[in-house]
Amino acid sequence: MSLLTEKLERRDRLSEAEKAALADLLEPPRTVPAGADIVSEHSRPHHSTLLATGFAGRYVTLADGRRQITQIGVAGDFVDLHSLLMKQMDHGVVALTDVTVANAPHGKLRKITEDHPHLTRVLWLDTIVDAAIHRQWIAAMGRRTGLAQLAHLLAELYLRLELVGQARDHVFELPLSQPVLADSLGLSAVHISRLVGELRDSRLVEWTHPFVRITDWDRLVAVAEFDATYLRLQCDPV
Amino acid sequence: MSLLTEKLERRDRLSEAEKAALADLLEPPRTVPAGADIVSEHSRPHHSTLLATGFAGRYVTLADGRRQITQIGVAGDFVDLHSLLMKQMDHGVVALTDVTVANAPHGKLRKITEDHPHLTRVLWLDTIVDAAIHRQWIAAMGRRTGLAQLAHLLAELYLRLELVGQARDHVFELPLSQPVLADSLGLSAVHISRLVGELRDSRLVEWTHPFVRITDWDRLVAVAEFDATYLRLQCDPV
DNA sequence: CGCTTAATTGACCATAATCAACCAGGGTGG
DNA sequence: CCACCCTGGTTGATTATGGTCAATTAAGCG
Repeated sequence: MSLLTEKLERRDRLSEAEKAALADLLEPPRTVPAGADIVSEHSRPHHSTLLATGFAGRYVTLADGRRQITQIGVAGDFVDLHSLLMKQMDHGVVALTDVTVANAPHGKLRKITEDHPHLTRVLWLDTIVDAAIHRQWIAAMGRRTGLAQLAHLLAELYLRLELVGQARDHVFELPLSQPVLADSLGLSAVHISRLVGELRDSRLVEWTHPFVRITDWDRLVAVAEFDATYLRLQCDPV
Repeated sequence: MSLLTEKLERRDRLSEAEKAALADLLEPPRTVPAGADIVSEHSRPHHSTLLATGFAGRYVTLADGRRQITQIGVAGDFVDLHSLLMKQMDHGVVALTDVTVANAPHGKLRKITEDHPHLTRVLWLDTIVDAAIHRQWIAAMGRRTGLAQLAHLLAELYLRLELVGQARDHVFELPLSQPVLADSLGLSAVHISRLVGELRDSRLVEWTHPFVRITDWDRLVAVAEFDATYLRLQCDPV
């Protein structure tokens, strides 16, 4: 079963016809090297892009060249499903590691919205979870300390990676540099370094790049005030 | 024509059948007083709620009781359209002023997704614009100064209010207190007061509560690094 | 008319940014 | 093979944006 089908089925059961539509959706995978754009800012794509392996980052560039990463994409994520309806990208998507991606032509996606209402809702839900993730980032950036913010990001990434079989037993590979984490949390790279040290010192995580082991999940969740509801991990008919 | 139809038609033309489905969607309006929840955190609504008049705020509550507002809803916004598919709310929605709202039962919304693929896409687009707004807030909170953040919020609200006829000639009514703005921007109320003073002193806005006049739109946009692409204001077939 | 919330201002404090130096590792070219 | 360079990680010193505390005034409301 494909990665995409597997992931969507974690949210709701799919029929055979729906699985067939998904199987027919994707073009052959291609690779994008770390640092290159998967989707450019302000572009008008004619396909959406599924991230098959690696990590991607949605980002917006500021006038002075600095950037803010607004979400981290992991395997199984559509990085720009919304471009089907937004038409023009409001942000870019960059490969944070070497990645493989597969195009889903907008024509086929649109056909799904015409022929498969239930599958359409499942895809819609995917963009809704993106928005929920954004809201948690806003709450963390606005009202939590840097330490809680970093702890929250680790908890989020662990659960999202676990969902697609990329993490287990509170251990996962996180091949992201501290400058990338800084752009994600809206902090400086120097401060990220200090925060990682703090997490290590307080025995919440073991972090031997690129591997992270969450040694005390409960305390990490407490520090982050993490509540997984927003990831919509449970299976519920839509 | 109803407020909802009018607003959605700014994004794409609707057929008569679609307008009829929308006309049949909403229950009679009800009022909610300022300060009361329109939708509670973690609830499982059986209808989505359209904001007909007034201002609403999506918020998440932190362990110590403080809150972060993650989006400000204006007339014409579905404040919890995503509850159709999320099932459980990942946040609450509070009335920031006295408001009137109308329920859209999930049964009827679901029927729209079965019978009206195009209208479904238009509604989907509405949740996608919400996500885009979230991303701009993240960028502002992470990488912009408080002044730019406040300027950005004013520009966003002005354009969104203009879209539904609630603002014109760079003047609009903003009946939100500084503590509410503080919870929205992730700053303290004291700091908001100083920032408002700064905006006034630099002759960017005249702000005689509750009315805001943007006296120099171009400079405000420059200070905020505001780019309206993300609001998807242009009409484009989906 | 007194209670509560909002707005403003001043003094002081803290979280995180910036600047700077240094070290480690990986890739490249001589 | 090794020197070099670039990026990333770490640590220290200093600075700054914005928070907290506190006091005062103004404004809405029973």
